[in-house]
Amino acid sequence: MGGSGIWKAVPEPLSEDELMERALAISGLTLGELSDEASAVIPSSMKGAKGYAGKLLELYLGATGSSRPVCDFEKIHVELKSIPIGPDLRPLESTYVCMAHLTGTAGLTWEKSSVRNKLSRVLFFPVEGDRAIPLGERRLGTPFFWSPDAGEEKILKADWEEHLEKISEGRILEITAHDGTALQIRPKAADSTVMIRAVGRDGEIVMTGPRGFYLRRSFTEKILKKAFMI
DNA sequence: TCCTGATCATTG
DNA sequence: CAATGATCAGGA
Repeated sequence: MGGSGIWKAVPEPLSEDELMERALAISGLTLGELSDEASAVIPSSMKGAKGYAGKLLELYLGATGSSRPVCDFEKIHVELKSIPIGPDLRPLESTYVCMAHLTGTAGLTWEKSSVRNKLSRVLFFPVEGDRAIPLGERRLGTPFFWSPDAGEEKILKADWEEHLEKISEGRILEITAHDGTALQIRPKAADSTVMIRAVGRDGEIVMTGPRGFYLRRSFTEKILKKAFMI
């Protein structure tokens, strides 16, 4: 990331209005221009710079969550998600939500889940993600707040409950990215050698790769369409 | 073309 | 190590 460190002083926003004001102020800038404001060095490409746009936005907007499993803006309970979009304004990638616990899931409900907690209030920040555009030339789109409406929450809850049932019954190895209408479970690790504990078919502990919850591209595409009425 | 499974960088 | 920020790349 580089940089002079001046952004370390950016205070956490205390209201959604304050956060939106800051976000709108940088809408339309390129990642390079935003980077310049902190004397940061923009990577020459996204290669080896996955997550760069997200981290840059976190810094500029005063996010506090860091790498802890909490919302980016704790005081106002808002999660920040940068979302790469193509020329047609469609998302180019799925959206990571959080890790999936593979043990100790008994008694966990949707209402108390990390997925619902994180998705209850999101500031989506579209960013040009076309790989043909150099990272520093990609423009920030128009940010918008989102909370799942009744229909969206129903779908998310159903997906989550289906996944959790399999996990708690020791059927984690049966879950693939094909499962889930809007919310899927996929590997989330540095590489496929990383192993964590999970519950096996007979309740025993088995080792498998870490998994994360992701929002399907088709789901976030609908969110974007609604937000921009397109 | 699209999606799934794999992977990259960083931090507490 | 486990969580964050995600995107990459090959096969369906």
